Amino acid sequence: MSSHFSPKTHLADLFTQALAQFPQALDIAIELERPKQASHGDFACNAAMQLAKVLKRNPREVAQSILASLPASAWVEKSEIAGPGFINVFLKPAAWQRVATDILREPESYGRGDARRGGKVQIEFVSANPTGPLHVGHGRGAAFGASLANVLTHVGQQVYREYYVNDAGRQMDILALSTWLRYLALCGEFVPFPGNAYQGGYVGAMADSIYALHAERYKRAAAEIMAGVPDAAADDEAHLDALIAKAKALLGPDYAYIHGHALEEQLGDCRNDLTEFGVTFDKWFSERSLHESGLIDRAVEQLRTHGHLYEQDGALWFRSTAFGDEKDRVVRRENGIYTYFAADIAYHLNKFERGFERVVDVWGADHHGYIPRVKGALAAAGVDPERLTVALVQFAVLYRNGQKASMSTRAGEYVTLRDLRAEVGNDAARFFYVLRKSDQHLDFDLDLAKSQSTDNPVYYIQYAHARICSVLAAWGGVESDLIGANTRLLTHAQELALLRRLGEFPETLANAARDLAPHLVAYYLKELAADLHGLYVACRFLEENQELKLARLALIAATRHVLRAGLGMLGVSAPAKM
RNA sequence: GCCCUCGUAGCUCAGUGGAUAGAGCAUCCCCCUCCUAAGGGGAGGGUCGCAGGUUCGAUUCCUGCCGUGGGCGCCA
Repeated sequence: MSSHFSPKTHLADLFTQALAQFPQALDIAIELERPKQASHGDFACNAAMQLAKVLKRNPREVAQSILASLPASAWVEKSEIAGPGFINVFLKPAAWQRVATDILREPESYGRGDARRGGKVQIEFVSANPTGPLHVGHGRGAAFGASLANVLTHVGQQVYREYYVNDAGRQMDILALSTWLRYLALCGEFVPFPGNAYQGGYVGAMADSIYALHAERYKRAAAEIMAGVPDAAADDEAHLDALIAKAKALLGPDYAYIHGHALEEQLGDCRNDLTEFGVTFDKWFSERSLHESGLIDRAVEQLRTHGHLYEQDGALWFRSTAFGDEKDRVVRRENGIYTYFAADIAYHLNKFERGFERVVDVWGADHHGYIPRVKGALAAAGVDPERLTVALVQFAVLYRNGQKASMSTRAGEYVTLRDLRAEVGNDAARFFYVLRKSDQHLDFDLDLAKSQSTDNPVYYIQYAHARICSVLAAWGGVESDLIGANTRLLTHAQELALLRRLGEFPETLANAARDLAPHLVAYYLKELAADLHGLYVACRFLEENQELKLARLALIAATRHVLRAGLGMLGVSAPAKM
């Protein structure tokens, strides 16, 4: 629970009292919004217009009744009826002026909200196959998920970050095979490398390390491997699967070593990459563990006892159409092996069994068709599907010199997250990734991200922070001495604008948390920085007048806290000097 | 074909069931004897894709159409 004064919460209380005379008001969405125009006051309430509908009365008349019973407040200058029936409230400057010292008194918890719904929430993101380096698409999911998790944490929710490791499927087998084939070449055994195997240089690097460690221990004859394998030209997927089967058969228990080595290498690389990017997880959840622990068997049994499964063509199907899906889905193949979907059902049921009240999955937008079946499975198992929210993240397209720097997934020649971080830096990458709504296609301008100019929003915001640091350093005092500053002296238009902006921070965070929209924080920070720069030009801080000086320093010190908090949530540094 | 997403200023994008729809860039004009000009002020620029519907009020919600991107595996 935050002890900070909130003008909006205060007004909401007043209106709740005034609306007690209308029982109908309970069913109506009463909004207190910040009008676009200053002449419409600090807050506008639409209650009268909403009530007029159900009461079948004139909205301005209803507004009159509400206004008459609105309790008096020391913070309200005046309230008036305007337009079709808005109640516009004008606050006294004191309501905003106190915000600055209020923040300084308890900076860490500013924006915390009342956390009344601070339940346990799990957020699963990235979850890329550990079959190669992360690319720029994964980077967006990482930046989005990490920022969102930070926002949710800041508003008081108990957030648990998780990465689902797809260590059980065919893709991992393909990686293991690819590594082995490269290794065999080092041993002088040449099996034609399939075009649909993993082509990236990192595969060869893993083969090198295995050869360095174990020499020819895993060598098998090429002729033996190729024997009976169908021609790639006829069916390249069948060809690949046959090679995987051969690898497993010929290597026996040694296959697990190759597979495990590849997994460890790639997962480790991925973890390092993300850690450097400021993205960390509480748990890396293994898909294979679901198979081994029997959780999949249990989940499937659960669906079966509820009568949602049937057998057809030798496979086991989930009747997902009963829950709004387009078609039914296979959970266990004809060959007896569970599908990826079966594991995902078990995983999602497990999430809720672990006590998370709410689960957020961050997926690439190309997986949107997958949502109905997962929600369907939850519903079939008796879990309210509303407790799962899937946030879709669209692809990012890089632009350099105004040209698309397109990433081709073919031949492993895609732009990696590491490349991007090396080129523009972590700060710019983190910020640009969340500068768009997540479900919006992102044009990532590499030149702008790199430019150290006013055009670059990252530098613009960081510069505001550095400017404040510079002024406070020149002053040389201790911040805690500013808590007692007389903020009533902050009457300049730029000062009030900045104060109001600081007052918006809790609402911005609440909205960002509600809508799973960290980009709102990025936009807020741009506006906050603009207000700071505006004030910087308009007023001197290191004033002759001691009282005014302290008041202004209190204002910018408070601003510094909010800038730091916001940038911190987005994973962007707040340098003291630039 | 079916499903999802998006369509807002020249460009890149915010925004909202409300009052005169915003920002940055680009274009034009202006501001440093002063705490960082990596800054600030001003001007021009719009049929919120099109057409219906719901509503006191729609750019926002619903339907259709057009356009963008994506998805429609016993892959993961």
